[in-house]
Amino acid sequence: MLQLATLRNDTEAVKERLGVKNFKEIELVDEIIALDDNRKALNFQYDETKAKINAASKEIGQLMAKGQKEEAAARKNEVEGFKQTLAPIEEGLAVAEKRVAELLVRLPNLPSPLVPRGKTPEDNEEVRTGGSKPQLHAGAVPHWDLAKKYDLIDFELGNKITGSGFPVYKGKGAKLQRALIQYFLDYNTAAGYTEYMPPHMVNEASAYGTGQLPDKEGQMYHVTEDNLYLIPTAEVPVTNIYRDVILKEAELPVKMTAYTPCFRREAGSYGKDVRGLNRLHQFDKVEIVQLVHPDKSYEALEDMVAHVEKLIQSLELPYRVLRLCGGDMSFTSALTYDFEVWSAAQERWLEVSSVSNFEAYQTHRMKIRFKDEGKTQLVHSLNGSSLALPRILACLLENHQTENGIVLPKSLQGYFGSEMI
RNA sequence: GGAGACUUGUCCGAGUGGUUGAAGGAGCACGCCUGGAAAGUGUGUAUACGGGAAACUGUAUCAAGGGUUCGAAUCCCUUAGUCUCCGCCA
Repeated sequence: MLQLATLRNDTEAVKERLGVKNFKEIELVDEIIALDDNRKALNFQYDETKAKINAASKEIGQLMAKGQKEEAAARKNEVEGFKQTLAPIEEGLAVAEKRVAELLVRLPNLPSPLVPRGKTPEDNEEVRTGGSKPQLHAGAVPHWDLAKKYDLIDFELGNKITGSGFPVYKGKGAKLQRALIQYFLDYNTAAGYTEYMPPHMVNEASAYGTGQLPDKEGQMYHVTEDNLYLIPTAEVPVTNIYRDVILKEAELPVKMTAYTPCFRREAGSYGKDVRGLNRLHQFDKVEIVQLVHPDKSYEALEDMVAHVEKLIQSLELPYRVLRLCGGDMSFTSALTYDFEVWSAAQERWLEVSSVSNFEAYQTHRMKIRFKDEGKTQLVHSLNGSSLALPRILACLLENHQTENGIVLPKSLQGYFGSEMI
C-alpha cells in the first residue's frame, strides 16, 4: 500500500498519478489525510493520558513499598479518573486506525512516469518486437488440434476428473512440460536466482502481503475449512519469504525463482479466450522475484525484461514487448512490461510474461526492509514470469509445426531428449 | 487426533505482579591497547507511531489477540507455532 507520508507530502502529485491509472475515487486521498489527522490527534491524547496513568501507577508502587497506604489509595482514585477519560479516546483511536487502514489499501500503486495514459489494452505501448512470424504449411491447425493429433494433452479427461480448465498432459506432452520447467529454472539460476519450492497454499497474511487480499479474493481458490488460499502465482509465497524481515544492505539484491502450479478461478471468462491452453484454472509457471535497493529497482526491471526476452528468443518464438498503460496494469504495479508471443495458427498474441516493478507498494504491507547506516527503509519488490508454460507450449506447437511433426527449438532439444514430436 | 512441556531482544539465556525495553553472556560496530593480529579493555547496539529546531522525550511491543489489576514478560482465556510421548500415515 501507499505510504501516508507520500500522500501528505505530495498530495497533488499522488492525485495526478492515480488519474493515470484511471482510479475513480481520487477524493479518497484527501479523505484519508483528514482521517489520519484525526487519528494523530487521538493518538496524541491517548499517549498523554497513558503517560499520566503509567507515572501514577509507578508512584503507587513506590508508596506501597514505603507502606503509605492512604496516599496510594488517593493515587488510585486519580488513576480511575484518567481511565475514564481514556476509554472514549481509546475507542475512537481504534476506529480511526481501522478506517485509515481500510481506505489506504483501496488506493492502487502510483504508476511510474513511463506509464502511458490509456484505458484498454489497445492503449498499451509496443516497445519492440522480436523474431519473425512463421509461414505455416497448408494444413496447419491450432494447438488444441495438435495436442490431440500427437496425443499430448487430454482436455476431456481433465473435464472428467476435475472440470474445464484443468488439462491432463500425457506422454510427450507431460515430458515437454517437465523439460520446459527444468530449462526455465536452469536458465534463471544461471543468472543468479536462487531456486525455491514454496508451499502451494498460503495463509491470509501472505495473500494480503502481495495484494491478493482484501479485494481480489474471488480470483483465488479458498480452502475454507483451513482458511488457506491456493496460490494464483509463485509471487505470493516467494515474496512472503521475506515478510517482516530487515535485510542488511549487503544482502541486496535478493533474487529468487520458483516453479509452482498456479490456480485461478477466472470467473467470468468465456469463448475463444479460454479455448485450449489459452486460459486455464491450473497452469504451470516459473517465476522470478527480486528484492532490491530502492535506487536500483528500475535498473533491476530492465534487467529482468532483458532476461525474459533472451529466454523467449531462445525458444525461437516471435514476440512483442508492451509497456502497459495506466488502465491495463495491475493494482499493485508501478510499471509493467508484458511479453506476448505470436500464436501463428490462432493468429493472435498471447501474454506469456508480465514483469513488474512494485516499488515499495508490496514491501510496505509486508514490512520488508533493509538497514542503511542505521536507517531502516523499505526495499522495492519486482517479479516476472520466466515463463508461464501453457501459452508458450501453445505457440511452440503452432509455430513450429511441419507436415512431419513439431520441430523443437535447439535450446529445448537436450531437455526433451529429441528434436521433434 | 489424544496427553504433556514450551514460545523473552541478532543469537543464547535470566526473570512468577511494582522505576524491566527487559540481568548476564555471545555476536556486531566504534575506540583504546598492539609493529600487525589475537587476547584484553571501554562505549554503543530493537521496531513502529507521536512531540521537539535539536539535545531529548511520550506511547506501544517479551508468539498473536483479548481479559483481570492502580500496575502484567510475570495471573486468566482464545488462537498460532515448537518439542516429547501415544495414535494414524505417504
